Amino acid sequence: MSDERPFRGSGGSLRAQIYEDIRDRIHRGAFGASDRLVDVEIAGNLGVSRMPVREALLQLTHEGYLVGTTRGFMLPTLTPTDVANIFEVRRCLEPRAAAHAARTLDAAGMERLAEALKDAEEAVETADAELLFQANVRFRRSWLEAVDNDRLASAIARFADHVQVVRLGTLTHQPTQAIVLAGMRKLYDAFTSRDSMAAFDHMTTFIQHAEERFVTLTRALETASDEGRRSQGQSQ
Amino acid sequence: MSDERPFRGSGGSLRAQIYEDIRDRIHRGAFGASDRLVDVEIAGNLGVSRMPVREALLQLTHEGYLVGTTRGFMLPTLTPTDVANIFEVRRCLEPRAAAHAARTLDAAGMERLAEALKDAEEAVETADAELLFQANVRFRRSWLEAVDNDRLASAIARFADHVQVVRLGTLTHQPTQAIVLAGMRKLYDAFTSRDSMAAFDHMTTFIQHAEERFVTLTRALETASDEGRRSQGQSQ
DNA sequence: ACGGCAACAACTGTATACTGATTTGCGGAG
DNA sequence: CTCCGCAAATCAGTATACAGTTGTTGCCGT
Repeated sequence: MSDERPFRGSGGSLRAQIYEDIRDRIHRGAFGASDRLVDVEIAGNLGVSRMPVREALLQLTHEGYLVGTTRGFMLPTLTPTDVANIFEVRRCLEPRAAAHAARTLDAAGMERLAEALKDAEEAVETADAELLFQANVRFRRSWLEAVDNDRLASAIARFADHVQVVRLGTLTHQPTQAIVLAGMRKLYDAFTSRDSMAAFDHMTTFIQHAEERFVTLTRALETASDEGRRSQGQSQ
Repeated sequence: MSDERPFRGSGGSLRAQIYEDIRDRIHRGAFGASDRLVDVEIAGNLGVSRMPVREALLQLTHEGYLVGTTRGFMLPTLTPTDVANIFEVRRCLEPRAAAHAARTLDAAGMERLAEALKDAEEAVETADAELLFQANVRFRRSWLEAVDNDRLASAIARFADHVQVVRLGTLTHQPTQAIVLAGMRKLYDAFTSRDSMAAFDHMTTFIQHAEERFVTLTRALETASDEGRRSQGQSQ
């Protein structure tokens, strides 16, 4: 509060620190769909001027994490088409990247994968959606770090993040949890046995399943809320 | 010079106009590898303040068109690894996008493709590398516009742009020109006959050839310049 | 009560000013 | 002649100030 220093981050520039801070908060679901992110407000909270905050928000907007309006920045509302588009790109990229990772993963990376998988197993046992969500993120991050094609890796990270925002919702359903865990296990086996082709194939089905679950659950959610909205006419 | 108006662009914000302006200039090869883009200087030329220019430069940097240094922004020097990485991503994305386009291209799009192809044929006849370059860009832009997956299309455009900067150099070689033209013809046939699978396959080979030509010619260029650099030790 | 209009407020966008870091270039010592 | 170090310029980063635009609120007329 009365912190003299403007920010506690450790990175290089304020812009970079603020960018990561806001992006992480978006990941954690700290913002609702109706929240407006206003640079001057965030700047006040952080004790800095508008400029670094504004630049961070602009970057997030260009990367698709936010949408800019004439009145603040907001979370994008992903239409089913948007989600389908994102998954199409992921289907193109991630299998090949996984094949890379199967060849280049080192012992440390394998260890992190194992930990993430263990957490995922525990999460499914205790039906802890939040933990499974985190484990899933760490699992992907772990093998993605081993991909030696930086551009491929960062593109994947970006597109995965976009749908990750809504992913948490699908992981609360028990059958989905089992499917995700099974997919992670198969991927893990492919990675540890350095089987590029298996990694490619299992990643393909993993993403297919992720999309299927999303579509199914979203459709269910939509029809449910449609009834409640029936009397209000057009949705916003 | 004594223009009252700060800028002649037509887009929304100054930032967006300047962004496009600089990006186009990068495409046209207006900047050399040793040129430094300095915000205050560009701002002076355009009659605006640093801020919109700075934001445009930052965006270009985040998108990989530039690299930021402590002393101005510069063009990235693509290593062979960089180029290989970019082409790997393109190999993943463009065939599928081409398959899309084969189904969604309308008459107007077909017309633009035909024009671009005609220019390319003329360019090869007259050995006009610049014209072939332009035709190639327009050809891709035309079918890319028909891809209904915006994220896929913009990702492709971005990665294609990155290597396009060095592409011009490869198109001066006659055999490469013939290969490119042949690839465009096959793609055009696939598009006009709405054959998604053929579009997919021909795009795959088209990109493979593009990468091959690049690697070959770059290697030739490198060994040539290596001899001249022999006495200087490490390259910069 | 409801619809339109006007004044207001809340933002983004742009401009200007300042600061700190880093490179560059010059000068002196070895 | 070379190498070290210091001074000065340059430029990114950040802060503050101003302008322009749009959504919002409240009032007035119907």
